[in-house]
Amino acid sequence: MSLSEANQDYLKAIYKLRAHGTVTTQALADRLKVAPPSATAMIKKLAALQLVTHTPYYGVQLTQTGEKIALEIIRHHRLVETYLTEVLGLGWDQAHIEAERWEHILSEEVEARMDAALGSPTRDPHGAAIPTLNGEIAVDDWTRLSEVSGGENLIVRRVSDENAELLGHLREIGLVPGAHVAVQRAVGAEGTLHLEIEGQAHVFGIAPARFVYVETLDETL
Amino acid sequence: MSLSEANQDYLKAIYKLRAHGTVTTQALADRLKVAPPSATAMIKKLAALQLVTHTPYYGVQLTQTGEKIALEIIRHHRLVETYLTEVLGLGWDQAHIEAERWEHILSEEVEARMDAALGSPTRDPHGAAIPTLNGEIAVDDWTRLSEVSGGENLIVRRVSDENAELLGHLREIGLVPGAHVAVQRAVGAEGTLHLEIEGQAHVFGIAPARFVYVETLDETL
DNA sequence: CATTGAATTTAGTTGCGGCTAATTTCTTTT
DNA sequence: AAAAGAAATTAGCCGCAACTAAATTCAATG
Ligand SMILES: [Mn+2]
Ligand SMILES: [Mn+2]
Ligand SMILES: [Mn+2]
Ligand SMILES: [Mn+2]
Repeated sequence: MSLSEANQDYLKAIYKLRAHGTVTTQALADRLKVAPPSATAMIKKLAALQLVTHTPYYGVQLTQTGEKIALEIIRHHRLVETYLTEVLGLGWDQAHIEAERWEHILSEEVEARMDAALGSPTRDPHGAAIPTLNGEIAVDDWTRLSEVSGGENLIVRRVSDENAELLGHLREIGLVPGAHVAVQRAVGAEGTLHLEIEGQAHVFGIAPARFVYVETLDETL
Repeated sequence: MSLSEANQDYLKAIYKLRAHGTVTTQALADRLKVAPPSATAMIKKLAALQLVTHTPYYGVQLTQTGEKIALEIIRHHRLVETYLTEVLGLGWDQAHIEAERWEHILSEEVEARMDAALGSPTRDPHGAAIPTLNGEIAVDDWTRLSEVSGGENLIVRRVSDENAELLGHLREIGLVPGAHVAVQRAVGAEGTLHLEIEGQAHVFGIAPARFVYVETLDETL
């Protein structure tokens, strides 16, 4: 009993939306760019397969089995992303688009070979944790760059890969995992952050800063 | 207008069957393991897309466009096969099975990167020609090992990848592209060939020998 | 507590790529 | 030249995953 590509994409989407509480039909439909009735129909199929539990009119939740499968697909995605950037030299955004397809057809054998070739990485190129073969995944408690107040010394840990365009831009200006960032000041009224990225001054908007996760080194600049 | 995986597999199958003359519905159905009416239905769709010409009750032929697409898929397949064996170390049979899926999702970008990483190979691991980006492919005029009479000195050029099990066995006994083979004698009645593969004596059946293509070095052993 | 509006589900349709059963067409045999 | 047989096509169906339009349910508001 192997799952269709659609099945897998739904499970992955539910997993990613799960942080905001129970996953609503609408949130799922929005994320997958399908009409709400399509999401309802798929939810019922997944519930029949015992991969999710569905409380009609309230929302959907992954079962243990469902979560395990979601994590397996995410592992595939992130390993492929890492492989495509590290070994074949693709750009982050390109690698993400490719991985969206490859994640569904990667065999366990090739997964293992890629993992070995990369030295069993624990993070993908943009800092997201790669689940283990057993379906374990690191939980990060990093801060969003949009939440800092000014004066901090930070290190970038992860940038969200939801937006391909943003991803490309972040890489260009060096806002990548490992980069050191000093926050000069946050101008709330203007919605801007005055940053120093690896010594380079930059003015950055609050909106995209929501997608950059940082760790605070110290607050005494 | 991009073609579905099924569309692509049909075009590839028609291309591979084309050598035996016009491609019949049955041959196509057999190869793709579908029922004849399924093949008829798909043939009509491909004809509507001008990728094949269909003469009802007689058979189907690729158009220029159709052949070009078939060759592109075959290029993908053989590049991936080569990449998986050379770079990731998969076995031939495993690589072939994987390539059957990868061929449909390989982007031009990744295709180019793999091609470069491999040094633009012209042959896949089992000796089949890799079509160029422009859709050109080398025409081989090699002999089947089943056609030799005895006494020849041969060099293996290609082994067919139609049968995964056979492919694995051939590799084991060293009947691979580049191997030197001396034919001691062919016993027609028994359907056996007495070979020396790189110095090692082997008795080989005529049936599998049909899938091994050789070049004759000389006939004066 | 009745009303209203948004979210969700149900009902019914579509395209794709399979299938079986029935029919048609071509070829071979008598 | 008719009949038989094999191959191909047509007719009608199914599961999947999408869609729109209509009905239902829940929550918020007056
Ligand atoms: Mn990603
Ligand atoms: Mn995907
Ligand atoms: Mn092959
Ligand atoms: Mn294929």
